[in-house]
Amino acid sequence: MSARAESTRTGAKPSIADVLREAIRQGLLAPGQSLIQASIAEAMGVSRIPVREALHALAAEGLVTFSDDGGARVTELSPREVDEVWTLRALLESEMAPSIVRSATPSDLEMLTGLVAAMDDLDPETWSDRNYSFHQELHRLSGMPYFADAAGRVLTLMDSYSRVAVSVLNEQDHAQAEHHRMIKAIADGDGDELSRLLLHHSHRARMALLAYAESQQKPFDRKAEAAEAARSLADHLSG
Amino acid sequence: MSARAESTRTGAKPSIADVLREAIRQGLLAPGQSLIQASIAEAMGVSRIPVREALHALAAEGLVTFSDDGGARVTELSPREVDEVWTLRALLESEMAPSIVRSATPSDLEMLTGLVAAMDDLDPETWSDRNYSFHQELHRLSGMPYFADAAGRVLTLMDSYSRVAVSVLNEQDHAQAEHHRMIKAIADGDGDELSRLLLHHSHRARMALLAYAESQQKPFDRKAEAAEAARSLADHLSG
DNA sequence: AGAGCATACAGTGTATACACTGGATTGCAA
DNA sequence: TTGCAATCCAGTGTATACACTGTATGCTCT
Repeated sequence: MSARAESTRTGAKPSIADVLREAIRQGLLAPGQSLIQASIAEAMGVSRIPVREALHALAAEGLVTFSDDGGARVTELSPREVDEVWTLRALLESEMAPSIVRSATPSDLEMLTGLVAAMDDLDPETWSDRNYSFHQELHRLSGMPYFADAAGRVLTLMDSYSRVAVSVLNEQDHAQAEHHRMIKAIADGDGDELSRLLLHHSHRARMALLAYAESQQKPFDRKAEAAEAARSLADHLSG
Repeated sequence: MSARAESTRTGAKPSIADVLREAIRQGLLAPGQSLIQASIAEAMGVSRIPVREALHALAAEGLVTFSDDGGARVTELSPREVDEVWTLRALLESEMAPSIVRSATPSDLEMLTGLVAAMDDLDPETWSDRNYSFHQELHRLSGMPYFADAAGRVLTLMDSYSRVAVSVLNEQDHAQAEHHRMIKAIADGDGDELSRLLLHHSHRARMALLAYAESQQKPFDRKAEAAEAARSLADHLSG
């Protein structure tokens, strides 16, 4: 609702919040990265005021976090948080499933089929983008704007993390197979099946990602930064 | 998450967004009411800039809607939307239930018991406030911040509507009885029971409110305004 | 050389000022 | 009166300017 309302408000041209949201979602602005108002303002050719407003909006969406000292950073999710967000998304989507099946028209089905077909053999980056769009379309089709908004929010929130599962781990093919099954469930009018699929859609990827995150303990945990700093400090002192 | 982060950011003093959010939640700022930046700024003794930021944040939370002409209004929910939001809240809360039961300490239980006991015979307004706090505490206890945030968001969103169910309809006693049962479920460590209770907690009230909204068609539908204006016009002309 | 202090700087928060827009209002003409 | 147009005004969007805060840098003193 809100994010969408915001984006459509000014008509065609994407708002500053939209640009930032997109950059964060795609991981162009990495989790933890600090967002300097003046820099963003300059980069976008506006003053700091609209940038501030965008940052506040994104903070309300959870994409941006204001540190205690006032500085804004891209929100960083711990593995535990990634897990929770992932679970939340699965829950919301599976709950929307019956409504999606009910309200999908033949032309909707065709559109979805086309979307998924066009994803079959893509590089991970592009595939991730399309995957995002596909799920957004599903949300929209449900006709439940508040569910869709909540789901879209968490979808955006975890997208940059999700890309790890796609790129590093090998989840793309598996997910794609499930997408095809989803299309079939919609075509069959089987809401329960779609619900099941959506509920379990991300389970494998989530588990794999969790394991990966804990082994890497890198882009997820800010404690890792502290640990690294401590190690570097130790090196420096003893060296 | 975000809303809370925002509020705790500056430490003790409540931010402008907090004040507005609270006013909207309590219905002091009624749905549909237009929010003039300059007026709010003057009332709060600040300039328009921080007010703008607050409005944008609230818009991202869904509490405020920017009209096409740029003006901000308190978000108005159609009966259908109220229904959806109510359903969403029930879903989220019931999903959090096992986690709540698992992580509730004896002192938590005591706190909740006290909260509910203190609600037993209150005027509708105060009861509604306490009810809000009670559910917020439940969310917090779950230890699932993103679920809690989503649930808190919808709880805030519908609170002013919920008050209708409490004041006009007679839902207070019924809800209160269920609150007691919830406490018992937590004390018994029965997550499934709490889940069931939370899922059905709002069902009765929701149905009653829906029926009421459709009969009244007043604070929910902006068409009612047009109807009223038309009536008044007719009176004026014939009078 | 190391610790402590002062100064400079980076970055944020906010107020003031100005340009723009869309709607209301008023004045004029038919 | 009615229709129209020019004007006014309320309200928003944004830029510039200034004050405040924490941090880093460098200087001095021991």
